[in-house]
Amino acid sequence: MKETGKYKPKSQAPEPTLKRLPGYLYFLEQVKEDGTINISAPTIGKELGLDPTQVVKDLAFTGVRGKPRVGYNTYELIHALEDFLGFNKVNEAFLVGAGNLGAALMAYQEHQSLGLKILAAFDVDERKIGKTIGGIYVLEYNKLFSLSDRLNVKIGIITTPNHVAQEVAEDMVNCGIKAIWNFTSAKLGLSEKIIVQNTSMSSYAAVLLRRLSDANL
Amino acid sequence: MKETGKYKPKSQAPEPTLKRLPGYLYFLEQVKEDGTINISAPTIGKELGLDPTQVVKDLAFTGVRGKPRVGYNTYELIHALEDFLGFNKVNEAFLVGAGNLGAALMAYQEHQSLGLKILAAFDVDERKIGKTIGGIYVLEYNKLFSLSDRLNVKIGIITTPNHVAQEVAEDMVNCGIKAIWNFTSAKLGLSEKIIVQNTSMSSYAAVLLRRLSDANL
DNA sequence: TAGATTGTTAATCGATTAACAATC
DNA sequence: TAGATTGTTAATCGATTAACAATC
Repeated sequence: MKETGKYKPKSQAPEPTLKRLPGYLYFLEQVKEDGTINISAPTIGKELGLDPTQVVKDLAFTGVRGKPRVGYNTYELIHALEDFLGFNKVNEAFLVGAGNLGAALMAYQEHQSLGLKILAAFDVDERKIGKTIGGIYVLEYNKLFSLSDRLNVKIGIITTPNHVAQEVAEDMVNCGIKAIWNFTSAKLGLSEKIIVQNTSMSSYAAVLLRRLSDANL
Repeated sequence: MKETGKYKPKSQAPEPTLKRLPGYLYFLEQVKEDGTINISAPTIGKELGLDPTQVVKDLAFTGVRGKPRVGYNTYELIHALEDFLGFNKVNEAFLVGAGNLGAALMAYQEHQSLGLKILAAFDVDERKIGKTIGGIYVLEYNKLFSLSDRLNVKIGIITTPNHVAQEVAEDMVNCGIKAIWNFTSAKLGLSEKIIVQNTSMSSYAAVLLRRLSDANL
């Protein structure tokens, strides 16, 4: 990570921690169903295959304090996690590229409780424009500019072909987007201020396939 | 990572390296288009925002040797990367859960050059069974067992609701699946021998949303 | 040859794990 | 009280980055 130029706040949760937090949340929601009121870090750790100390450290970022001998209050923890992750508020987003993956994300989102709300999708393909997928309209790409004038959307999702990703990203930034969820393989060159979250399926496939090769000696 | 019980082969590429390798591959394919025959680690690094030493180390895992002052042969490197990652051979897979995300992966794959070939998809939903998505048949879930008797498929993809993921994973293992690509939030409890690659959208959303909160001070 | 780049070994950095005192 | 668990500080581990000799 590079110098961002501003003061470092109290403490930002490291990326590995952030990636684990939704796992805790999902597990705790299950646990709550069973009527469990308190749960300890060792118990959580055993179930999720994590070191108990790590669980304690991770959960500390939410601000919730546990009681020795008792553990954490399930309800309080769930609430704090949702709050910390922003899953309980509406996070509005634009999506560009209504192909297979884009369409899936549009349809998928309601099932997820991420608080991500895709307001509209954009595409240049005439056949897609005007359709609605998962209740979300696919608009002509150029409409991105006029719509972002009226709506103050901070999150952009890119599910286009690789070769147009950079251009789309720049357009998004010009439209006031502050964070980009990039599903393409393209490396985006943007201002340091813009938060870019790369999610490339091929990275995961690479790990899986290679590990499989390794296992066969 | 736990003790796996067998000798450690020469050297297994660490996960961060494996995740970066597809990025190199994609970049090199672009570079090849331009007719560039040789490319140096510093050049690659500059383009991809990586330390040149890291590029050298990463590429060393493919077995390709570069020439001082010249760099690496683009064509050779592309080939070695595809080979190392298994992207150039056919990696057969079964998919369970033909919902939104599952359907997307079925339709998506042909665009990707991961060499992943989903032979068939399975679902318990009557409305999905019999359909074909992206040229792949959705079969009755129980057919998984009979089909895996005939086909020697090693890779399973789980895109079901969270609460059935564990059961499906166990069934897959019983069907001879060696590696599971798990898109659910459920933590799978399986034999150490089974390779599990978790890909949870919510982890990425968590990082993105939290970083956005952090940025707003 | 001169100098950029590879390849490798050493130093740094950050995350995970261990140790332990505080506490309910 | 006794003892399990939290919370924090220290040790370990692994990946990234730096240093540098080898080489084309």
